[in-house]
Amino acid sequence: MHTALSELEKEVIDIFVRIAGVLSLPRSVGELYGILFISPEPMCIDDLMRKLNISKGSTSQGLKILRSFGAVNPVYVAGDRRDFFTAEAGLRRIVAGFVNEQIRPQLDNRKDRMARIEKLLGQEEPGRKEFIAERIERLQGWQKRANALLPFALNFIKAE
Amino acid sequence: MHTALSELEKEVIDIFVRIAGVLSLPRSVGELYGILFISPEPMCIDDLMRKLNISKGSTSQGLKILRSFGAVNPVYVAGDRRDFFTAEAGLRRIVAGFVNEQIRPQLDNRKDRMARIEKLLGQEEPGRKEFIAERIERLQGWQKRANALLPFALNFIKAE
DNA sequence: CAGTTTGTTCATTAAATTCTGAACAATCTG
DNA sequence: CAGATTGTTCAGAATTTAATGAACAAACTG
Repeated sequence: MHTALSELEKEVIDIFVRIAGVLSLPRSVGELYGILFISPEPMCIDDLMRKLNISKGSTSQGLKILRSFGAVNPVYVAGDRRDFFTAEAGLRRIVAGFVNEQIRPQLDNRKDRMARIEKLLGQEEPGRKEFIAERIERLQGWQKRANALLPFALNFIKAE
Repeated sequence: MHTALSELEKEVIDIFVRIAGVLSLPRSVGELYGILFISPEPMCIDDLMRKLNISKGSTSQGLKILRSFGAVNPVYVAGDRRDFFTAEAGLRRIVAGFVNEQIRPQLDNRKDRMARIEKLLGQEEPGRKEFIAERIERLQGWQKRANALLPFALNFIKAE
């Protein structure tokens, strides 16, 4: 079957496909969220594959990703055994979920890395050491500022 | 030749390779900026290819990208005909350049797209129209907020 | 100006990413 | 419980993206 997408649906999906690109998420994840976002009714895997013309694997995998940061909500549909979903439309919630799942894990890494770099700096030969120390300090400054920006940006998205 | 990278150099480059990934820039761009960032001396294409063990094409192309948003500064080296570069270490300047080159151009697109979507909304059948209108309004709200955040974030990076 | 040196471009190759679909496991149904 | 339905997983295919290196153009050199 091929319940073709309307022009409007295509436009909206296109927006979310681009956003997915920026966030380094697969195209199909953008498509899935996009179609759910403008669909008044909850949709199940079957609906989604047919509507978007993507495979069952992509659909299942894509929904898994969307669920992982709360971009999609499971919905009970009476008399149907299948799982239905709607798009979570609260930006705050999605962003929080995304940050916690995809961003936060990497921040720990960075601290370790920085510690290791500082240690290596000690072994550097005198000539270069001075310059390199300055650069590493600078890098730490950037990191600190980025870390400070994050909660602020989150707070910025306070409205629903 | 293979003037192997030191442990410290590898660690620092690794940081910038990750950053490149987040920004959807090629790995080699991160490598190039990373080695320049940690090198006291300006470097030319030849130095860079040897040090990073990447091709001349990648090096030239990568420097072109870095120059395009001012992440790299050309430096005159007496008695050498080749082009030398150092890393621009002012975060403010790099971010401003990046935003202007890679972000701003896309913002115009979005406006057009939104206009088109609003137009398509008019043709929607009464039942769905109400819901979809709400969603599109929401989308516009997000967009507006993102646009407001941008200059604020830029200002946040005011120190050198 | 003939011969180098240097940087860029771009068609091809290589690598990384995403999608597919069949096999499977889990759950329901009569 | 036999059969059907539903969702997940993952090896392989398809697609996308980045790297390579040879051909080229531009600028220098003697």
